[in-house]
Amino acid sequence: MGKTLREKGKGTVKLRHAGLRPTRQRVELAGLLFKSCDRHVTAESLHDEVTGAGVKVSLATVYNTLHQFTEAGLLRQVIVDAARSYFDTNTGDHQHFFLESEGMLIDIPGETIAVAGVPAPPPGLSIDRVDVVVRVRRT
Amino acid sequence: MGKTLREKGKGTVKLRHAGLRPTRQRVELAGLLFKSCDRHVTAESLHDEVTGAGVKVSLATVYNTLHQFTEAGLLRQVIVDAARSYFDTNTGDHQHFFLESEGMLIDIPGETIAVAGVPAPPPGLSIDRVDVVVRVRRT
DNA sequence: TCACAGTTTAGAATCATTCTAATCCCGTTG
DNA sequence: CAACGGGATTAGAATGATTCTAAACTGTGA
Ligand SMILES: [Mn+2]
Ligand SMILES: [Mn+2]
Ligand SMILES: [Zn+2]
Ligand SMILES: [Zn+2]
Repeated sequence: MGKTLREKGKGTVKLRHAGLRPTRQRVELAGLLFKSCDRHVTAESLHDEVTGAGVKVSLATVYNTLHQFTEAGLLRQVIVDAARSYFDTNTGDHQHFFLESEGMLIDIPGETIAVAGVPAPPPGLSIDRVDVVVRVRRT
Repeated sequence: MGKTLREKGKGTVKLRHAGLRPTRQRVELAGLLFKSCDRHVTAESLHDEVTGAGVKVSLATVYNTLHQFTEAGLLRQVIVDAARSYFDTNTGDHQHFFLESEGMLIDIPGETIAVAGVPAPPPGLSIDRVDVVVRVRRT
């Protein structure tokens, strides 16, 4: 049957757990982002999607939300294109194929690629993360 | 003992060989870029540098030139920061450390890092290049 | 020296992203 | 349940890197 009165949905719980007030906008965006696994969105694509679903959310809020989710560890930012930022619902260790002509990102599971021989960083610096981007083109 | 009349300098030769007319601006910029090896510049940093050297070159020309040099294979573009584009005088196979807080790129020679296990791209796509960015932070 | 295609450039335009400051609303209190 | 307070949303302006436009300039071959 339907939701009981006390049910708030997984999205709400997830947001609360992340220390974010579950507003109508955040719940809607989280619903779209985390319904299916492993999504890669831009602010604009997510705004188009939520708007297309008949929900009114400003682009500024989409930007705010993407950054807050990232800060909270729910998303991670992927830098592959000089023109726009991508946000990834897969926060685990993994890499990407990137098809620049279509702005498409495809996950490569973390265990798949092995990076060996990374030298020690210069004194005073420590490694934050190692990103691998496999740039592909239409054949 | 100075240059003879027929001497035009290496920069000019390099530009001609790349099919680019050796204008005053291009010769100046090429001089700064290729005097020492392995430089990483942004349009703004290069503009500041050429301006600081007392040479008048517009920012638009710096952008034009960086793209033309890249097109000609004299530079390669490096995408590591959502905020700005870097251009690299090292066009060979190599990877980078990137210190985001200071916008600093450091080369890692191509033979140093080995990337294994890159899966075959999805049908219809072929690999263009594999970029590795080792993101570092101040300790 | 001439002519012209390629170049340069000032300034406007673009575009993603951020900022402002006014309004709104979630969660708590009484 | 109504009031309250601070976080959240948002329209619109602002920012900043980059690109574009159109007019002036210049390298080069004849
Ligand atoms: Mn759109
Ligand atoms: Mn500057
Ligand atoms: Zn991913
Ligand atoms: Zn480099």
